[in-house]
Amino acid sequence: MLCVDKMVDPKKTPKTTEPASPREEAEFLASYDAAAYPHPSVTVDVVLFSVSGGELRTLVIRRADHPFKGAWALPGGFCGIDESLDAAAERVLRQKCSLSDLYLEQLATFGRPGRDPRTRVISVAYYALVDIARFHEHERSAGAEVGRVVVPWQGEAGGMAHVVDANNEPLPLAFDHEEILGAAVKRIRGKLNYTPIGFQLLGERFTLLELQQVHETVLGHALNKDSFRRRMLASGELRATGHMQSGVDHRPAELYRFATKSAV
Amino acid sequence: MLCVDKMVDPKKTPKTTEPASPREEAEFLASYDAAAYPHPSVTVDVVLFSVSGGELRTLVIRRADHPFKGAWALPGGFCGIDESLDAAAERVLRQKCSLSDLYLEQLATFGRPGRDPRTRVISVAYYALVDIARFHEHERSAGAEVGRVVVPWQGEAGGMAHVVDANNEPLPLAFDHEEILGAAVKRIRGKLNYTPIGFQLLGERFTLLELQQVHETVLGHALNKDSFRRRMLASGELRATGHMQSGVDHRPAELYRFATKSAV
DNA sequence: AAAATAGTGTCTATGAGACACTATAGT
DNA sequence: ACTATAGTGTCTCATAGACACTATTTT
Repeated sequence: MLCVDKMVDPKKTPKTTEPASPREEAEFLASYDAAAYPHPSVTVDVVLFSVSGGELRTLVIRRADHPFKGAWALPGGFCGIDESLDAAAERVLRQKCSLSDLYLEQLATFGRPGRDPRTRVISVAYYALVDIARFHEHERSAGAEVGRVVVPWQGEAGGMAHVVDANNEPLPLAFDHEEILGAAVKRIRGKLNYTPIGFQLLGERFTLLELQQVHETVLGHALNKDSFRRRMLASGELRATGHMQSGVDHRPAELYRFATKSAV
Repeated sequence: MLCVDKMVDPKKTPKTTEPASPREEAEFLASYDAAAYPHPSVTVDVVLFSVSGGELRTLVIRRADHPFKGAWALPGGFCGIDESLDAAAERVLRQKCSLSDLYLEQLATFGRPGRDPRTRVISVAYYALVDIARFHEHERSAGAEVGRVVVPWQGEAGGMAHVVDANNEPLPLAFDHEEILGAAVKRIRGKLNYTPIGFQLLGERFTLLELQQVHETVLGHALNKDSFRRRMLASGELRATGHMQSGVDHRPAELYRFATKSAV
């Protein structure tokens, strides 16, 4: 951002810098005092989505400490002072979920004062997509659990989303993480309609029906089979592999792959 | 230069939702050390859009100091330690643009290390829309100029956007503000296709042609008159006022208003 | 043969673009 | 009367939904 010496802080009286004589840049930089104002903490939180069994799933981690001890939280961590936001999100996925090279995109930033009762924490939220095979491939950090996402609203209306375990018992989320989760669901529902992010939730090869079921799970409603097939094939994002499904007790479908995944 | 954030411990003992023994919680809070890591600065920057004369316009402020002295910057400022991000963006609009009650929405957060040469600064970018009448209504902060936005890409391809003055002379932007501006243009182009944000750029009453011209300016290409009219009337977002244009040298058009602007 | 899903062809409804035509203000 | 834009009606084309029908595998 901008001119530090011009800023108006609502809380503190800014230390006045002497603007009298024009300085050289080096002198200005040396005089710059970043400690003049209290800075918030900046964290990244990642909503890691996958789809399996016709359900949207996400990973949450049980909090071992206060605040919200015993509640569940999105994987997250502080952004290092020399670390980019994207790099911090990738590091969180690596350290807490043992996953890398995922589809990862910034979602929004949540900074309501009081969202963390300890101190001012501004969280830059990301969402990531992973196919279910890789989702179960690695060990997680301690206390991690894959829950089912419950979305109490239709379409892209927006609102909070909740997480339940395999027995449909609620996994209450800490901080404003149910709000972040809801925003992430809203985002991927919107993106699904005009970008090919559905492929990220499937393995290298998949049938059109599997792709349709992923879309239906994310969107929360059924889709027309015929038009879905036509729309996908017309999108140019799919390549037929020439291979067929096997081991199914019905006519096997052709396997497709995402056009850019191996179009190097 | 490193940020030496001397922010000390959390203010008060929070009452969390989790029942816990006082002793346990006190121990935790004592061990929590917010000063253990250097914190970045957090700012908000606002892309203020308006449309006039068939051009997309934005407000930039000339930098009086290093770094990027003499370059132009988006209006911005630090987020106060007890101030929400939205409130900080509203304050920036009030202080630097003398405007309030605008359509304002968070865009994205930009945090590449080195984007500010002084210290680590993470900027939460917003965009705001204002009709051209209000845009010219008030005094600005010193050095503010309304420039024309030049978008060197089509549709929602994305990329940087530039600003030029009335003589088409470039107004080079400081920091990564051309990237932020480009992201803001991409966002409003996308939103225009499925939400009625175009109304925010017009006054209380407007003709369908004026609305179409706003859309064409934002999108950067011409629209079909017939289908635009049908689409807008079918959207349910418009209400006919019963009043007509006057003082034009052709058949006057009916004036419409945004359905929710006074439907309270 | 039966069951189950894959995949194709075709009809219809809807919405956008194109274009023609009429209407109404100012000059 | 002339001009410029407002506003309506209609034709065409592209796309989505619906539905019928055939194809191919396992049991």
